[in-house]
Amino acid sequence: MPELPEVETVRRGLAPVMEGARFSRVEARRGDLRWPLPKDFAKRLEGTRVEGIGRRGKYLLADLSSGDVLMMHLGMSGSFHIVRAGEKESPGKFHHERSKLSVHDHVVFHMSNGALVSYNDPRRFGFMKLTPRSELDAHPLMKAMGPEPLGNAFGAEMLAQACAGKKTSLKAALSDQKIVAGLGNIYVCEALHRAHLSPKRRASTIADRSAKPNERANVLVDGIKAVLKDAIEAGGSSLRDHRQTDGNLGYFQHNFRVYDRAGKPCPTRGCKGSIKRIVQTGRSTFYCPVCQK
DNA sequence: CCGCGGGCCTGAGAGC
DNA sequence: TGCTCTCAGGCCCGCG
Repeated sequence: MPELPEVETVRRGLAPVMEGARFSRVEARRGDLRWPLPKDFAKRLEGTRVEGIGRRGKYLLADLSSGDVLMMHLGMSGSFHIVRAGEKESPGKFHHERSKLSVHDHVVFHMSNGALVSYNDPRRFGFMKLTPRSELDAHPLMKAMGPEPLGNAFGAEMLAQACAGKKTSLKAALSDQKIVAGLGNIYVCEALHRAHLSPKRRASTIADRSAKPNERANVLVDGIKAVLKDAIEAGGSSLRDHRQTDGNLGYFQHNFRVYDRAGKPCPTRGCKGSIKRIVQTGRSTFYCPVCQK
């Protein structure tokens, strides 16, 4: 499922029911995620309060009163589901047909405010880990991660710098979490189309200053920020399994300009091209060969 | 160090 | 209906 907009949508769903509440009981029903849940997983959570739920790239980070951070990654198919809202939430809001526990749920959080939150991950590429907050920045999974694309630290200058000397394609570079955090296959394709840049272009050429300084990098940064903002506003994209935590579908998939649209006309104004599918580093890429240079 | 390809998993959908 | 095949939004690891 999830790239930055989907993870952010999940964060926004979980925050109101989990922040300020304690874990009264944690069921580690199935430990078989990408990395097995530690044996003391439930014990380390129970009794602690969730101070806040943040996000870094595609990771959800729950700050706990114990001093630990609960790191959660949804892999390809992980999803959170608010089975029952806490006392402060309006009844009925979560009375969706999916509002029940499944035997396949990996983890179930029982919160002190009455909320019930489940995590389910069919493909098991996701995981949860606990780490002391003081060690978070130095954690191997966080340490090398690039800047948040919607933050001020992400701009044309740094992107050009990060891509300098890269022989790989622009598509592969933008998919690299070390260069910028949170983009995946869909939003890389969409951002490149918005920027009219070819996914096949060598990443290093983004720093080409032959025209205006950082012109390409500027346009690309704008494309990335714009598509992420639009997608977050739409509640993410629901292709297969991503739903919002209340069971509702995101609807950004209706606004895809290129992703999974092979053969369809290019939506760029005045462009007569049609969308093409190619494979780069083993993944599908969708782009318009006419207006993306 | 870099870039690529394989592998990890299950489930949905297409085609026969 | 049922089988087989392909593909999927992520990321780690080993190889050259």
